[in-house]
Amino acid sequence: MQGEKRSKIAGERTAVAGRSDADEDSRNLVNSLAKGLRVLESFTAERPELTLSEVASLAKIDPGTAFRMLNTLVMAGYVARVPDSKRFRLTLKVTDLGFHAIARADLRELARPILRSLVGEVNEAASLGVLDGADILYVERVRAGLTRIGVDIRIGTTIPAFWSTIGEAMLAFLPSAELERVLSLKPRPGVFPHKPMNRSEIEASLKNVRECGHALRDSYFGSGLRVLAMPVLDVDNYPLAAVSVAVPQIQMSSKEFREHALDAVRRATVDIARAIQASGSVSAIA
Amino acid sequence: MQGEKRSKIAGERTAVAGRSDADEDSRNLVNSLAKGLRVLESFTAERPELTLSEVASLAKIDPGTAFRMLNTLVMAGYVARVPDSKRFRLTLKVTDLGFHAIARADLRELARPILRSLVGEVNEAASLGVLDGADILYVERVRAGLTRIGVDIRIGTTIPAFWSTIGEAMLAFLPSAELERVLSLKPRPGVFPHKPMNRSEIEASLKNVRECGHALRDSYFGSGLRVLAMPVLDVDNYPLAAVSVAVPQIQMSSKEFREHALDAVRRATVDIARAIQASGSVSAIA
DNA sequence: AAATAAATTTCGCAATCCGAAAAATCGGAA
DNA sequence: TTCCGATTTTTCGGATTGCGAAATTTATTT
Repeated sequence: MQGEKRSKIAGERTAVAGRSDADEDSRNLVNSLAKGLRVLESFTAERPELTLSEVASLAKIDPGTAFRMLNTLVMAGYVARVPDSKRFRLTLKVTDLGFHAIARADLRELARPILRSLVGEVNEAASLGVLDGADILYVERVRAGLTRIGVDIRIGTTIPAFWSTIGEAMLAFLPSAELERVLSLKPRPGVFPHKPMNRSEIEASLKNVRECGHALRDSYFGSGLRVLAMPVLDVDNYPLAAVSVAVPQIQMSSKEFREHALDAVRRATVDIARAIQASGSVSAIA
Repeated sequence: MQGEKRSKIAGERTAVAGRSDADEDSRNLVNSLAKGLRVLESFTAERPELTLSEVASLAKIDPGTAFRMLNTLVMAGYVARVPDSKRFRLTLKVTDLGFHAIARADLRELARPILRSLVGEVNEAASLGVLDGADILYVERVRAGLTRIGVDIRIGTTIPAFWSTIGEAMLAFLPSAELERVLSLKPRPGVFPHKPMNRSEIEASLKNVRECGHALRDSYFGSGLRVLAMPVLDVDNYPLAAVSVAVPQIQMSSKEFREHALDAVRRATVDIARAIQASGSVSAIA
């Protein structure tokens, strides 16, 4: 079909409107590179070693092609033949590529593009916070614009954990022993609008968050913002950090907000979890 | 030999005998995949963002080709365009490949909860490493929290075995023939703080570790950490892996550290050894 | 030993990829 | 602003090279 189009000379490209899009996309791509990447992707943690025919069927390519692809990857050092078997496996050279993706970047840099993807049309701001003693430390924050928002949180600010929506999201997923320890710590001094809640209020609130998987409420700081926060969980469901987004209370109801933001925030937390796992620890504030 | 056969059947492509080797190599390779990999490799820690023309010159390919390669990588999700600029950068998806390359997901999973039990009030971090050639590969690592700790080791990192405390713990329990073989191998390149020790120093150090049953020393990496490591031995006393824990040097002396951590670490190594035996998965990487 | 399955190689066709060069776009400098 | 230079993006023809089917070799099983 592409052959036809080509022979028709360059005039009629958009004759068939429906097709021109797909063709246009594929025009500037390299198919064999895409196939080679599919070969790499067919190796997983569960299936770290594969035979030629397994690769062929997983990557949906002809065995002959798979053979050539694997040979190329072996040449390049990304794949090795397992001795005394017909199987292949990824080498550690592949991990070098990954490190280049994240090297030198601290948690803030890794999180910033992800947070940026959360603010836009509706969301005013997105933040990333971590637990530091009894407080939440704001590690990164991205705002939609410089306009609006009176009271704002700066990077480096600390707020007692259970006055922060981010804090709620994290505390709710802490193992109970850890939670006890954190609640027994004394928050840093500062001027805050509310008096501390009593223990049973905290329990009830955290239970609710744990069940929903997120915390959602109006800001305690009189900024007129509605805030939704979700924890960044590691593979064992331990909270490493939490992400929040905010919209003006007048702009949408809690229900609308949740419907609108929840999936995007969840995706962001997964991305950040991956970034943290991949990069190991990085000092929160450089 | 294959060249002969070929020329009998298929005409004169191999007329010039000298060339047949080169032809033979390239016959089963896919050139555009190799070029695409060079594109990925042109991103490094020092140059995490590149323009099209930089990629083209670094990967030694035509700008037009580089454009198509980058488009393909963007499609596949391994590269992203940096907003508001003409630059490209690797995405975190690249790190996924790396994790698939790290051997035995099950080993990590069974070790993680055990490592987690080692970190807490005093210990900053606990790690599990295996021998990979002449290097130690960090397979899993659990930290106390995201704050604190400057320099840290990522999962997937490799360090020449005798610069790593985990390495000392493993080498000390290797059969002497194996030890010879490992010491004769060349570690992966990298920037490391110390020059290699000479042979007699290594001997003395390993002898000491063998007698104590553990390795204990200050990190060579200037992180201000004190590290204690013990091997995970199978039923034949062959070292399958090693566990380490770390505390800040200022927090306690070596003596206190040993008294505090030794039993817990020993229990952890025994647990991991048992778990490995139970799950049947034994072999490290060749 | 035979049969079956998998891996590797062959081979011809043409689709695809390449490179050069044109076109479009961006970024400064004047 | 307008112009110029550099970079990115698209075009295009041609031949390279990658593709798939089938043949051959190798291994695995019955």
